[in-house]
Amino acid sequence: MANTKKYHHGNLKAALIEAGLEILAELGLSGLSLRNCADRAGVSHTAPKNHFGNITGLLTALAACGYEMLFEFMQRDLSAGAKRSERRNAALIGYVDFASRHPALFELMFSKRKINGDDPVLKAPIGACLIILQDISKGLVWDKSDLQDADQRAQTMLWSMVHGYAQLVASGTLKAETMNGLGVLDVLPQFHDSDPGQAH
Amino acid sequence: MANTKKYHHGNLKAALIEAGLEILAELGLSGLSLRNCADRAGVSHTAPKNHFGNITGLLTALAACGYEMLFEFMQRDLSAGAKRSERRNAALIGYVDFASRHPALFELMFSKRKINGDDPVLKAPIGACLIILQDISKGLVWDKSDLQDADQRAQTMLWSMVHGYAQLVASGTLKAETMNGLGVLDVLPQFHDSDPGQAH
DNA sequence: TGTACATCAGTGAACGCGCGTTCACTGATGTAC
DNA sequence: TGTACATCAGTGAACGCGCGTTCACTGATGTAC
Repeated sequence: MANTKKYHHGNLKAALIEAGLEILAELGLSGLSLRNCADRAGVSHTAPKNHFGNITGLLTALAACGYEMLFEFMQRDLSAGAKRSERRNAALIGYVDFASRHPALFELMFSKRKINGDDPVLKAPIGACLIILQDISKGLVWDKSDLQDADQRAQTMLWSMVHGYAQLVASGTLKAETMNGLGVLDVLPQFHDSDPGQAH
Repeated sequence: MANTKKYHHGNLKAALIEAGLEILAELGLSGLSLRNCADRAGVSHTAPKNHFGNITGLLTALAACGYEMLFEFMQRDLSAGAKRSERRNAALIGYVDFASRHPALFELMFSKRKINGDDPVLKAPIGACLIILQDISKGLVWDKSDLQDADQRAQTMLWSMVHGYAQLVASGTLKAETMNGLGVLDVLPQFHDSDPGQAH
């Protein structure tokens, strides 16, 4: 009987993360606590300790989940043989879309004081996102490509712009209705690819 | 006798804001409360109510103070007859410098859930900052200036980039030591001014 | 196949803490006359 | 200039709340033999 209340939950870790994501969406980052997370998952408020240790562990796991989602968002809507410029557009739009749909989670992911950046569960999904960033910054020809550190500068510029745009939208500072439908691609400087890049 | 503990503080409002700025710098946004703010100002923990009403009032006043500081940072180091491109560089560098030096205050200013955006004390300093943003975006010739909404797009692009760069630096995501000394001006796309703009 | 036992996962009471807010109050200030 | 009184600014005790964490515990599971 699936209805029977079992002493052992069976999949509590996943259920707690699911509950945490819901609370973030409904109450924001400051509304999330170990207690209401456990509450929503239907267990006593001390049960999460077995899986996450303390509140930092839970927040870190949620942030890791956020990076996994961000990775998925940046790879959406790509056909098999997509060129690098298509991958770039998809990634930038996905980044902004993720931040818009999950603003509190996005905030948590960059709240370095609340999470444990050394936790291995974070490294893999963050690394995956950085690989996408590197990919879409590669071979980018723009007006300063003849200067030193062109790759590093191009990457920082891309990231800064998409992150700033995403944060201004997610925080409600840039409002959709005043943007005349302009998206992140409309405010990008014009890029040219020296090498369109192979399909991935 | 200046040393005598007076029943009336005389300048408590300013003292509370000063205390709040110190706490933000030392403990971060989540470490700030009405009580420890009053504590640091040397008054009972109910005294702030007379000046700010509640915690939102205090945070809003602090954010307003932050925008005033941001305005000052963006106007630093400008000679009397500075051209628009000089004003632009100064403003962008000032924006990033402010966020780096006051990360928790910067965070608060864009935490729309914690402050009252309709409070008149916010509108003036925010408006002053937006005027600078408009000024430095004006007459900007870049590769998409022939499209519609060129002014709006240029402004959004400038703001997104400087804000994203500032936030990545302030949150510790972009670390100074890995940036090879590259600042915000080094990652900017190349702009050309159609009209250098009068001195202000 | 059965049994003993270690380990794991979740419970519920209790802890101390800091929080924002309320309340009745008191000391200080300002103003009308 | 003096007095009465209203208003303002700060006090201190008390409130209920939600928080993270601890503790001894118990039910369930898995494993060695």
